[in-house]
Amino acid sequence: MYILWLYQRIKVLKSFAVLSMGKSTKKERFFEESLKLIHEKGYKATTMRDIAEKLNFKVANVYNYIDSKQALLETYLFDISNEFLDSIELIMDSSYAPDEKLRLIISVHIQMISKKPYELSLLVNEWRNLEDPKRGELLYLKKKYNKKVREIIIAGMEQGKFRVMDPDFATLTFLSSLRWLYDKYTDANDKNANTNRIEIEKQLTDFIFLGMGKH
Amino acid sequence: MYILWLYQRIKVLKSFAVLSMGKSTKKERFFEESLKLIHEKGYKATTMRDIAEKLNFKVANVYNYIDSKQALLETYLFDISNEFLDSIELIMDSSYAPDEKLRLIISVHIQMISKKPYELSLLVNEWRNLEDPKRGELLYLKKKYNKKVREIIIAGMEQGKFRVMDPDFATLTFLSSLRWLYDKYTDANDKNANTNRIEIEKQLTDFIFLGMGKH
DNA sequence: TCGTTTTATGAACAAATGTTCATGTAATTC
DNA sequence: GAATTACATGAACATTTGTTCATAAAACGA
Repeated sequence: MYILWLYQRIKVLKSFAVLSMGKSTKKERFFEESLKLIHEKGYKATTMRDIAEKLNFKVANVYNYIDSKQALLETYLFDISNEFLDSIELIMDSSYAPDEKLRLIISVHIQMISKKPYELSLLVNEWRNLEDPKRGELLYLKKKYNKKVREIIIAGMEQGKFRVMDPDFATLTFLSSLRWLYDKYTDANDKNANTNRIEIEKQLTDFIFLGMGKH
Repeated sequence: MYILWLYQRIKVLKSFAVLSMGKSTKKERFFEESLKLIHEKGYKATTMRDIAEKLNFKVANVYNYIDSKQALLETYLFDISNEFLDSIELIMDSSYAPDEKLRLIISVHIQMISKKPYELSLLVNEWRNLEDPKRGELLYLKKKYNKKVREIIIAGMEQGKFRVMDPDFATLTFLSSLRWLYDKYTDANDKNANTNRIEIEKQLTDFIFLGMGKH
């Protein structure tokens, strides 16, 4: 089935992501632990010394793994952003109907959130700590992504698949309704954090397509 | 009409909020400008010197307006949190049906967002910068609020007003779908920022109750 | 085993930051 | 006009923070 092929392609793309390419375990651990720390305390509140301490070495050694604190943030943010863009481009270029495309987007979001919840959290919460010009570049990518979602929604309305509504409004509400999930996945206390991904996808899709009302 | 009375009450409550009680214009300007700065740059990234500069005086003078940076953040966060709690308690104690209560909650959110967009932004983005024990207190208030929304949703499902769905899931998706609006209101570049509040309310309500699908 | 790369450290730095304090000036109140 | 309150400043402080550098073990490939 075509849909399976698409999933396949998306997974392939993911394996090429920058962060997962490192061979060395030490480097991997460095990026993982730094990521969690920044997620927990926030970018500004996380010091290079915090990171060093968590990894049981001294500050100076941090600079053997990354050029600067700013570069660290950039790595996480652009890595995840590009993944999103890659997958939405695949979806856009498919021959699926708009409603099916939206379903795929939901699906990709949930896959992403369950696999890279911390990166996603940074993307939502810490982008403003990027300094220009990187900040501008990231905002451009975000806009690009939103625009594609918007196109799908407009096409869906034109083809009678969606209710007619303000396109900008629909786009932003749609994306916003997806945004809380990373909380669930990054919350160590939430015992439901590992709820069946398929079930989560169904609940979300129903909410977005059917709404809460009974009809 | 009862609904109008409720709106009235909610407005009265709002006028008692801490921040709007100051008489002095200088103090008001101090809190307004500090708020905008913190919204723009983030709490950690905003220095006391930044605030002073924006208000055309020197750092030391900042401490004639507020005891500490931390106290400044507390003021904004608890002010808006309590407003939300006050209004949801009014709604809970009314005799409205669950679906009507949800509509009221949406309405209150939009009112709040249009009047205090910056405070709301802080509530979403900067609560983690509160130090304990205040941080714990705020999280408690948040939980309390979520729990009430959850109760309304459960009641709605029991009374056949809502589709049957996972209550936690519905609560969080519902709240999340409301959360993007403050972006719109705090974005000076968005020319639609002043879109008719009634229209926004309708679009949002439709999205939440009807979903995007056509049926 | 030699040479290279990886991983680590201590010391030092310049800049930034929250806060205090003693003191001064302007505005209000009575 | 005296007294009180509101608003403002310069100077200084102790910490914190990102970053550099010279150097040393450790691990590794040949």
